[in-house]
Amino acid sequence: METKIRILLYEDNRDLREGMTFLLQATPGLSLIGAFPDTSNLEMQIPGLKPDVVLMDIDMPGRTGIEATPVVKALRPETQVLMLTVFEDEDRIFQAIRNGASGYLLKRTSPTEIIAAIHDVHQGGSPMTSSIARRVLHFFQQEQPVAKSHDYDLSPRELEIMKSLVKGYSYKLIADEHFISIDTVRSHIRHIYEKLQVNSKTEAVLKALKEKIV
Amino acid sequence: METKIRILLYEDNRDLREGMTFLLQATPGLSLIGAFPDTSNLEMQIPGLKPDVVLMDIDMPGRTGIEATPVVKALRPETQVLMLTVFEDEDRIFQAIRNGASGYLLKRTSPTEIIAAIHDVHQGGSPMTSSIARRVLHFFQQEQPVAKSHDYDLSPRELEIMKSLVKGYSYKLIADEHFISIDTVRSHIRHIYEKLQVNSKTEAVLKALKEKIV
DNA sequence: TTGGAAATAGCATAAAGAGGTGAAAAGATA
DNA sequence: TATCTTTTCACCTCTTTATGCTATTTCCAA
Repeated sequence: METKIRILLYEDNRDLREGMTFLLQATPGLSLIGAFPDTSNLEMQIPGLKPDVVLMDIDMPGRTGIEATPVVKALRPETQVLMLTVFEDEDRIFQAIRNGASGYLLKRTSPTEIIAAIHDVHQGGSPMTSSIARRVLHFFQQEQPVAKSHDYDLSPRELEIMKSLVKGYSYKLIADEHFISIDTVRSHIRHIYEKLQVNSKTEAVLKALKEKIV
Repeated sequence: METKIRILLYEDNRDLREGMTFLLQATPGLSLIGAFPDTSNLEMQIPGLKPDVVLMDIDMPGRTGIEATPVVKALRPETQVLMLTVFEDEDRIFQAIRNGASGYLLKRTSPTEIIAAIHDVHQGGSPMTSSIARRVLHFFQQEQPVAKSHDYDLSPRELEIMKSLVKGYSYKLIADEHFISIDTVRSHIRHIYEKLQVNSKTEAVLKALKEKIV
């Protein structure tokens, strides 16, 4: 172990903050360089204290942990942000992740695991409470079923026309693009509408995009 | 602990398979009900053996673990599939996840952690080696930058109308939805077209979707 | 207080789109 | 061979959109 991991803690609940402070100070290899109840002085503290890892609560007065996270990453990209919170709704999880959090622990995580997680993020891992990980995976698994629902049996030509519609083309443009008469375009589009069960260009385009039949 | 967790192992490397077999048989609370070097008899084994958790190697002769995973989930959705592999390239990770894997461990994971992970998936978690988790998070963090180009200075009301357009509504429907006259709808849409530099509903909707100004 | 944007509305006209009907040619299939 | 599908085209009608011009009210800022 060369140098200690420099840790900053943001947590508004006093008991929790003090408990964590005690835990972190008692652990060899870690160095708690600050513990604050809110993120109002983030802009001073991050460049000044140069933390390796920030433990971030979500629900704090003033700026929430979710809002503070991108600020931390902007001020000091090499700092790893580890969310430590009670929330496990997908909205907040994904917001935190998108905003640059590198890990997401629920507060019910044991002290031993929290310490392990700190080492973990610091070494480039992304510790996550496994119920959080499950939600993240679910997100990926939900992607596909929407696609490939069915392709509505569009004929090859109809698919071509559909692609042009999705480019935002008018009937006239589509006719020119495919060297066919505008009446033929009308005809194809009519059939497309029947198959997709819609009755306007916009609806057809939206359905095509949503169900990825283009 | 009421009943033991029923485990099936697919792993082509004989040493590894036997090592895992030994480990799993020696662990109370777990019951290894089968260990196979390939997935050729998956269709018999899964319904017959009714595993709670399948430990799945990726690189196997015949059907790979990635190809086998959706088959397992189709045969018995309640079975949890835990990938156990040496690969950490994003392609394979995401393929496995999309195919229904509930966890992803690297083979260098310690026996203790593997045992913990098995209990974890069985209880609805998604254990992941934290370097794998990092890659998954990266995926989300890369999403955004495309968005928020500019919002074209649409007024609040225009944004409302825009949203209705993106729902595929006609002028008449939009008018009804917002309790305004159809001429007002026309007027708003005219302004929207000017600001977005388009001249049809479809183009406006496409631009709104692509640039995420809805 | 004057100017400007925002939201509302109306009228008019031309272009584009939607839907009905019909039909011919080519190719696939039963 | 007969039938079906696909692709092509035409004509007609009605509706919806696109666009030009004007105008009133409200509210905010210079």
